[in-house]
Amino acid sequence: MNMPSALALKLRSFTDLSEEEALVIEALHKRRRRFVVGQDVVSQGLCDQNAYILASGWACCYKILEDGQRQIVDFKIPGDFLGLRSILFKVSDHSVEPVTDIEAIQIAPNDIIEAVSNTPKLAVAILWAMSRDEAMLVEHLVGLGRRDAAQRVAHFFLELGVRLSLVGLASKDGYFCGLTQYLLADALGLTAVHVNRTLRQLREDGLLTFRDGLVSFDNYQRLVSFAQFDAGYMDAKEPFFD
Amino acid sequence: MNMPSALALKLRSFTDLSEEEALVIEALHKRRRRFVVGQDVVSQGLCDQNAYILASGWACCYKILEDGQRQIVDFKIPGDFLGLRSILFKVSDHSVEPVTDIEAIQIAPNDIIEAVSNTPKLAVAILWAMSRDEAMLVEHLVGLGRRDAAQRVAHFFLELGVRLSLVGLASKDGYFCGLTQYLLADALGLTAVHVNRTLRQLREDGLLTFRDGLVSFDNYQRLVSFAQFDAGYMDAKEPFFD
DNA sequence: CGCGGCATTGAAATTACTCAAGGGGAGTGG
DNA sequence: CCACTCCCCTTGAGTAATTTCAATGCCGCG
Repeated sequence: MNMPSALALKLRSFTDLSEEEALVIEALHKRRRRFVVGQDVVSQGLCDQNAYILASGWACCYKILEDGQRQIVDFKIPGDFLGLRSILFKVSDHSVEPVTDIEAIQIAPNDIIEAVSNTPKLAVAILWAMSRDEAMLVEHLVGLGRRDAAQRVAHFFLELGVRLSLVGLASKDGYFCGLTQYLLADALGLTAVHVNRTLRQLREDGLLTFRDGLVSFDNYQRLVSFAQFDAGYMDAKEPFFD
Repeated sequence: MNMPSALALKLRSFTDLSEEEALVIEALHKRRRRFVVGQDVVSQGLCDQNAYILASGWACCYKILEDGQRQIVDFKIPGDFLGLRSILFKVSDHSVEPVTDIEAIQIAPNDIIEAVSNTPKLAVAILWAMSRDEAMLVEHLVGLGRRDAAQRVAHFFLELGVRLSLVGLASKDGYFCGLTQYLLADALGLTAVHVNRTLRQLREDGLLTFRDGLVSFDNYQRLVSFAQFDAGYMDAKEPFFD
């Protein structure tokens, strides 16, 4: 089939890909595996030299503390890499777990090194994708350190909207999002109870509604300004909406 | 001179470097620049295609929010890269600023790509260094999300100790650290006042003393357990102390 | 029908912040 | 050498944000 993969879609927001480069990407898409909810894709503390490209469904990447607390580091959507950071480590520093049932493309370290060394432009594009992942990580860190609960929640949904729109899964009005308030809490460094109260506040303020798995932006401009959302760190070629 | 650079020292904690590979690293050390406190090395929002290797002194990498708040993302010590993430971005997503007067080695994107493509083992070592930077970022994020002030401060000083020990700047008893409580606050997502109270608490509990720019571990084991510090994510070949 | 997971709400407790004041040391200019 | 300022550290008291504990409702599923 000719449909471009989510990864190709995402990379196109950075650079144009030639026919040939697009083919190299699709050639990576060989070993397709399925994981169901509850089945770890990558496990913290285990030696696991495989990375993946998420093809469909959502996953989350997290760390568990000794006392059992969990911090979700990032949610992964189609086109994102899973476990890429740990391929050089003796032991993986984090876990990846499906949030919905997922399909993921397993990539052996050699595959990616080969693809990269034969296709310089693709190498740069993949480095860019890794840099962008890190930039989002940094922005997440900034949010945890310096934004209050409401700004954090607002910022989270705005960023997710941009990411989804790059792979065709969101529009300017909103998008589907199957995350529970417990998952949001673990990602945003809050309790589920407080996430709930915060969502109510945002809804009552006419900024954002998240209900029945559907995110709708009630006033996009005001939300952006409230959350101090500056999408510069996502480094897209063009504005996402408007 | 024959003294290995801090970068070489750090990479050796991951892999052995041959004479030749070490030479390639030292060959990078050409354009040495000095920056004084207050003089930005990299500026958020500006186009700046240069990255650096920090040769001496300390720096910090931070983001400023629209409302003026600052979050320090990481402190940089000798051997660390500065601004590496933004070289592919149209616009830098963060700033880097010296904490003390520093010396930094400017590296043009091409230098590093060339070094990497001629020396595969070095390429892997540098990728490892980038992965480790990201792992530390993630651990920092986890701390902001899930650790309270005291654990955060304790964890911070433990990690810094490990990093410094890899470049020969710390021992198991402690190390020199010229950071102010205001800088700590901006890094740890706290206020300076609260950092102060927290330091007092740690001191009174016999865990850690930070005074006159000197960090001393009063009871390393208990501190590690208190902070839930598991150095696995730093992926060193051997234990750091003991 | 009963159970489990998720969402919602209230009240009390805790953590961290804000505001305010004072102290010490290093540098500077008179 | 002293006075002054600036920056940083320290402490107290009141306030705000978030968590904890507890209880209830809803819904899908076996």
